[in-house]
Amino acid sequence: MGRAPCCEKTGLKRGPWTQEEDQLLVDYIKNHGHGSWRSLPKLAGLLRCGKSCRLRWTNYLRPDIKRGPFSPEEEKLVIQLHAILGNRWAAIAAQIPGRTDNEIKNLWNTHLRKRLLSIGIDPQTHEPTSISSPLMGPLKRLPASPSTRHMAQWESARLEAEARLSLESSLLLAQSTPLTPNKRTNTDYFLRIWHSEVGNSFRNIDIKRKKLICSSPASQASVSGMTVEMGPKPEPEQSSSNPEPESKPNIKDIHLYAGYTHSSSSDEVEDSSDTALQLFFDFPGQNDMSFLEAQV
DNA sequence: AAGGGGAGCAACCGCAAGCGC
DNA sequence: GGCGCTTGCGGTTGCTCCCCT
Repeated sequence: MGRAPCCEKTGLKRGPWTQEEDQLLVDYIKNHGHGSWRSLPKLAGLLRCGKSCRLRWTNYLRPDIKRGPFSPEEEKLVIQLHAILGNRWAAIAAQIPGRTDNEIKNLWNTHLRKRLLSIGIDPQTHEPTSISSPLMGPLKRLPASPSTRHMAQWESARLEAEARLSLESSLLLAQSTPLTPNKRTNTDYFLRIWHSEVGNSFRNIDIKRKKLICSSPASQASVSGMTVEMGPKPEPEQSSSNPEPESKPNIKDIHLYAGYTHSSSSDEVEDSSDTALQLFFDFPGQNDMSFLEAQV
């Protein structure tokens, strides 16, 4: 048995919406709100599936939608967010006011993906296509712009941490071995940063993943099996006298965790977790995709 | 001028999570 | 806990327009 259709298919109109249908939908939602999408078409006098109505409203008729071409800044933002969030269009759209997930998905598939490919960047990994790269590896070698490196490193570190947590939590469950706080690993350290307001800026929409990490026993306990050289830092152990669950992360620590140090001090970003977003969006002022081309 | 092909975009489809019963 | 309904999401399709030959 297949799935039951979301609505009665027979007698329902499909295809492009007419102005009259749009007007009916807008008028109804303005007066009553959308309520249950399933019952909306009947109440609004539309011969459409509720799903179709919802899609039409969210992607086209909603008053807060900004229509028209994407600005270069928006395109950059989409690329940056895609590097962090992947193909999670709704999450990306949530960071770009007035743009819908469908719009961003179309932009990506029709413009940005091709543009990245044309300059030799894998649109999925956001790394140069010519270089095969385990986590972090190529980032140390490439003369990328600092901000691009931040993004890639941040995401790579997060993915690595999650992968490790997945493995380690299962090991922990198997061994039930207590761990001492001073055996904190960089995975653990990264996760604390990730759980701080810095990471929060990027994952506030990522509820599911957040739950996975935060609820994992391994995210609370330290894990062993990985020795790290974190440079002069990390000494961020929670002292019992400190009521704050997590101290503010030092941006430099993120760099250190990510496994590289800047050759030029001018690259270094000043400590400010408030400007975490800026960290990711501090692209140089060049037009178009030159900031990416610099990676290749 | 006509038609073939590609690009862009709106809409559809199917899956999965959330939620209430 | 199981089940069914609703909603949200991402992938895909198909239509329309435009450009090139």
